Amino acid sequence: MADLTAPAASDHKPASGERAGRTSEPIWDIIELLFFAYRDFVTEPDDVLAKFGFGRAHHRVLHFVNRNPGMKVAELLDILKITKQSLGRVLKQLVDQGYVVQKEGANDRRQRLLYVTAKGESLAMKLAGLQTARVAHALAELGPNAHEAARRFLVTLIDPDNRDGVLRFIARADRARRQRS
Amino acid sequence: MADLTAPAASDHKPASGERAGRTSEPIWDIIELLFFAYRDFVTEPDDVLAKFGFGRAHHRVLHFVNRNPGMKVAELLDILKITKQSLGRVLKQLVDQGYVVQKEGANDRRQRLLYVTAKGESLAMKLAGLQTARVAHALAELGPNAHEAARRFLVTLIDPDNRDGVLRFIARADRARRQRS
DNA sequence: CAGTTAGGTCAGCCATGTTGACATATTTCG
DNA sequence: CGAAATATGTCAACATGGCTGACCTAACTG
Repeated sequence: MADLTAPAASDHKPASGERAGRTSEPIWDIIELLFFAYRDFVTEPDDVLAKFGFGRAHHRVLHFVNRNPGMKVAELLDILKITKQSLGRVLKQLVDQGYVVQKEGANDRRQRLLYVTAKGESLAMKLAGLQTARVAHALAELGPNAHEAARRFLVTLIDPDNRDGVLRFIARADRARRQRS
Repeated sequence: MADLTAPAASDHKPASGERAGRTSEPIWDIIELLFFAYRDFVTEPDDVLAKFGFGRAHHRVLHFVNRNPGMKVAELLDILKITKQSLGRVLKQLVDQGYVVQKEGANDRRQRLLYVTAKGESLAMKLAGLQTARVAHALAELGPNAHEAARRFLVTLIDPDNRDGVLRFIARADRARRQRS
């Protein structure tokens, strides 16, 4: 690790005076570390999911429904940024196999609000546990403000357009979960 | 942002006394922000690649070959963690269309060392520029030590087994690039 | 009542991952 | 030297999870 941090930190040409990042040297390390980190971040869940006959797409649906019980299909589509046909395929499997249920909306009966079953929650929490263990291990290795630093970094990486929506989603899910527990 | 950071920071139960992260509350925010950040991190490149008739798989190959000219096919497979059949498909297209060339190894004539052409470097740098602009913008919004903090966070997310190899790769590529420029 | 909205579905296509088997050239080693 | 290991390529078949386009029902809204 020491091998890398020293040269890369000293190596970095100051960004000042470079317009729009157009001519500047690429920030290779972060670009590549994002690839490697994300790659390793999803492999453990993938392995577990494979035993259930599920894939990464199922994981995403299950995760967000578990986090936001009663969410609308349209909200989920907006988060995942996929078509309803793609969602429909995996959602149908999750429903058929008893991981997710859909309930008619109370106000708007066109809506099919999404909820995880006990079985679904169990799997969602198992997968979240794997990823949490990895993140917790990383944050523990770093300083006490690492969580805050990581969050801020990741947030600013998100498209400014989506940013507020993402933060609202997370805040809302946190609130709801706090009330239930 | 303030809406999120305050509750999430105060909300976090201390990890002490929880064995193996098994029973602890998942670290929802980082898990989800990684998803959203990565999702947005790849969309711009994806859009550019689509105009060339390429996909994300081509991007990865082009990126790593550009970063490490003369790398062996086996090294690339190890980085991407895909099968040689999967690699072969996209690599063939990149070679056929003049973005990558393969040269016989000087020492070991079985090797087909990989190099980008001028055309390939141009596209690779264009894509790296997009991602760099995003990262640079994020780091500029945060403090001066944000780059270091982000790097350390991402590194510790990587599997400990791969970690050294990844860091060696990045350091080697940095050295090589420094010599060329 | 007409139009919009929420959601579902069928059919087909594409990109990119997989396994398994096999081929060829080259290097390495007993 | 010759056998085995290595680096790479390739064929065939399959799975996952994106996509487009077309079309449907039920329910809400003005």
